[in-house]
Amino acid sequence: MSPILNPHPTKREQILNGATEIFLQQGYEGASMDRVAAQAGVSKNTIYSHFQDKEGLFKATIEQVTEKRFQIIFGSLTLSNPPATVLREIAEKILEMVCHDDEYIAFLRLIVGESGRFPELAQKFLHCLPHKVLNTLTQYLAQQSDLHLSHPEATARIFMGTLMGYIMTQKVLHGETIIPMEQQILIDNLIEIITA
Amino acid sequence: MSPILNPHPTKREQILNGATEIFLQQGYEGASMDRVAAQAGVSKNTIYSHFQDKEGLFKATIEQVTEKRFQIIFGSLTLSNPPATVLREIAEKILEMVCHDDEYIAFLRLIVGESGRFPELAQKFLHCLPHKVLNTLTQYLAQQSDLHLSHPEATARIFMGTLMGYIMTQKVLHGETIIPMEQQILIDNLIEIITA
DNA sequence: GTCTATAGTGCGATAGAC
DNA sequence: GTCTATCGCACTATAGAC
Repeated sequence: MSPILNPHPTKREQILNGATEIFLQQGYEGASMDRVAAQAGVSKNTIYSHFQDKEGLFKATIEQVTEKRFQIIFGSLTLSNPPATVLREIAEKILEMVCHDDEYIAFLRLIVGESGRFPELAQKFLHCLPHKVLNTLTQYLAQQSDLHLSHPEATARIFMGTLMGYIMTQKVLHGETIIPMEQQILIDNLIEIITA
Repeated sequence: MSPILNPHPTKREQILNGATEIFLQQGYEGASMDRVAAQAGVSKNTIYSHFQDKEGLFKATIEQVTEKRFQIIFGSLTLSNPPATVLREIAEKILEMVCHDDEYIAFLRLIVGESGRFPELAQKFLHCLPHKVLNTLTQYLAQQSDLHLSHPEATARIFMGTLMGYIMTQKVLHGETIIPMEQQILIDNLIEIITA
């Protein structure tokens, strides 16, 4: 029976929740189906009745996490304030969302680590998060004629790249003691450089 | 016997070369000692006589790759040119070095993917590459009084972060069709924004 | 060579829906 | 009663660390 038509969505979600936990902790190769079953509180048979194989479960799990968590970021932003305010709000929101969220950090490690084996998942992630953020940001920047940006799209990439680099080095790669940097100072400078 | 005092450096290198290939292709969990032995052209016994276990071999492999490839970047740069020239040279050199080098991309996936399990390796990488680049760049920027930078260190992070973000999205995460961006346009804008 | 772990399967039993 | 989802468990075959 197709998982999509499955009359027991609860079981499927239960499996995906357990799988999320295990995959984020152990990675794809490191996770065993027995552990997933135990974590989800279901039998292995049940897993295989909902998903074709380990790869299918992994893809479904990552897709679900990607969609669930990362589609709404700009919901509560007020894009009618002056650029410096809006940009600061966005930067702080993104860093806030990511930096204190170990599960998100683990998710980044997994997506990057498995991007060789599962390119489609990496692309799905890009589409659900960076692509949307970049689009919104580019549009907003293009409207701010005061800034005299010669290429709003490139500016948006600089903005996002700076945040992404910060998250990668400080959090994902454990760089806080090796290359320390105050978040506020970075954001201040980033905005100053863009709006100058 | 300590690997450092090992009287067979050639065998050791041979093993590390094979291990590099396999680990970069398959990841830590995905790589088997059999495959490493086959790739290196040695017996499994030989591996275990040079390295304590799989973890030890992995750490030695990654440390070697990190040190070998990433200590010299600024060797041939002329830091006495105007900032716009120097910065362009650095950006192009870094992107050149990384973007056409599948092994480097695979290395990034591995370092990030295993940074949860092996934090020390991630930190070693940070220390060997980003830390050194940031230091050199910060020093250089601090000397350019014409730029009136309020915080050269933060500016260096913006510079590096932009490049890192570009590499991550375009190459590592296969984003070239999803969020396309011309390398030259990004670099032009980055330099314009910093030197404006 | 040895021992353990793992992906995936087969089957009988159970419990609930109708 | 029948049907279906699930469980629990034994089982195979394979692979991998050492």
